[in-house]
Amino acid sequence: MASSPRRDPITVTRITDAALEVVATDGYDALTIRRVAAVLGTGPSSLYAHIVSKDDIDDLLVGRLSAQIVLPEPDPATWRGQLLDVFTQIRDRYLQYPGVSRAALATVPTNLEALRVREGLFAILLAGGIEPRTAAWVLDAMSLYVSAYALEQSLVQQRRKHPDQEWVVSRDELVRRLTALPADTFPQTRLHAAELTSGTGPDRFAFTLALIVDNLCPSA
Amino acid sequence: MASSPRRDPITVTRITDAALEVVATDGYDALTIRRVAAVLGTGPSSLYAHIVSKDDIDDLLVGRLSAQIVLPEPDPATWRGQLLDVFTQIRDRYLQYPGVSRAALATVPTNLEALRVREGLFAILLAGGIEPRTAAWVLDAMSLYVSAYALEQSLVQQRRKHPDQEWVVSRDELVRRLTALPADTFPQTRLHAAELTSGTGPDRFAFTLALIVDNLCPSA
DNA sequence: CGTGATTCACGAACATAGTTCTACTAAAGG
DNA sequence: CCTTTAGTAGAACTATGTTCGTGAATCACG
Repeated sequence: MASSPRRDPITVTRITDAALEVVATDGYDALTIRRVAAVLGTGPSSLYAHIVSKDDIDDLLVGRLSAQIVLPEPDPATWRGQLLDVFTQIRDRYLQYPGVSRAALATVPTNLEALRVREGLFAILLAGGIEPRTAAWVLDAMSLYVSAYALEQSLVQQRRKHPDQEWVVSRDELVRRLTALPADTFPQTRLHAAELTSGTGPDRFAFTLALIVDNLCPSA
Repeated sequence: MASSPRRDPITVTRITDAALEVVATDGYDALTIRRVAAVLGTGPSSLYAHIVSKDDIDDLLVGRLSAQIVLPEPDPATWRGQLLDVFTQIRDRYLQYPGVSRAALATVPTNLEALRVREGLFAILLAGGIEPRTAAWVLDAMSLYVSAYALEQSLVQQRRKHPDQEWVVSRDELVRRLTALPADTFPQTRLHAAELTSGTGPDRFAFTLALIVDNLCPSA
C-alpha cells in the first residue's frame, strides 16, 4: 500500500518468486507468462523488460532451487550417504514444485547455482576415491535419473487431481488389469503383477540410487 | 472391406504415420494438430473423429515405436547383453524421432505394445535369475534413464539447429568456460573440466546401463 | 528548482496452439 | 429413391508467447 513513486518495481527476483508460487500451487503446466504477471498484478508484457523469453524462467527456477541445496563437506568415510542426502534434497525440491524438473531437463546447466551443486556432488564423489571421469559420468546419470523420477512422480500426482478419467487406479485395480492381460503373450507380467506394482515412490528412488552408488568402487 | 469407399479415409494408422513423419522431420516440438492435419491434407478438426485429444497421439507414437522393438528369446547365459541390446534399440528409436521420449515420459504405459516390450525386458531379467521385485524396479529405473537420456540428447541436437545463440559450444569452448569459473568455489570443476566434458553420448549411455546391470547379481 | 532524457510499465494486438460447433457430403439401408 | 448415419472440413472460441507503441515516473544536470 506504500504509494511510493514506483510502487513495486518488477525485478527478476520478484518474477522468480511469483513463478515458484504458481508452480507450487498449480504445477509447472500452469506456469504461464500471464499467470506470473497476474500474481505480480500486471500484464504479460511487463515481464519482457526483465526476461528475454519464457525459457529464462526455467533458468531462474533451476537457479533458485539449486541455491536451496545445502552441500556437506566431502567426507571419505560417509560419501555414499552424503551423495544420497544431496540427491534426496534435490528430489524433494522437485516434488515440492510439481513438474519443475522439466525445467531442469530442458536447460543446459549454465546456471551458476546449478554448477555449484554439481561441484559439490562432484567433490563428494572424488572424496570417495572415484576416478574423475567415472565420477563425472555417474553424476550426469544420477542427475538425469532424479529429474526423470521427479517428473514421473509429478505426472502421477497430476492425474490424481484430474478425476474425469479413472486414472486414479488403485494398486489393486492395477494388479487386476495386469492379470487380465492375455496369458500367452504376458506370462511374466501376469505372474508377477504384484511385484511389478510394488513399492512406493521413495522406496524405488532409494533403491535405484543405491543400485548405482553401490556399484562404484574407489579405485584409489 | 470396401476398396475405395471414400477417397482417402482418415484412420488412426494414417494419423500415426503423419505424426511420426512430422516428428522425424522437425522434432516433437513441431508436432501440432494442425501440422499433422496438413500432412494429411485436411484441417485440424478432422482428426478429432479419431482421437479424443492431442495426448492420444502420444500413445499412438509410443505404441508404434514399441511395436518396432524386437525382443530376443531370454537366454540365461547372455541376459546382460540382451538387456543392453533391447534398451539400445529403444534409445535409437527415440533418437530417430527427436523429443519423442517426452511422449513416453508423459503417458502411463497402458499401451499394449509398450507392455509387450516391458514383458520382454522383464522376462530377460527373470531369466538372468534376478528376483521379481528387483527386476521390476530395475526395469523402471532403466526405462526412466533411457527416456531421460534420449530427451536430453534431442535437446542438445535441437540447440545445434538454433544458431541464434552461441549454444553450439564446442567441447573446447565448454572446457574454457568451466576453467574460467571462480577458483575458490569451483576447484574440482576447474581441475577436472576435461573429464566433466569427456565422452560421447553413446559412451555415457553404455556406461550408465552397464553401471546398473553389472550391480545385479542373480540370487538364484 | 526546472527540464530533458531515459527507463520501464502496461494495454492492445498479432500469431499460433488445442479444441468445439455446425453445416455438408457421401456412403449405407430399406 | 429417400432416409439415416458417419466422417469431413471450414469457421470460430479460448488460451498462450511475444511484440509494439504509448505514456508516466525517475534521474542527471544545469
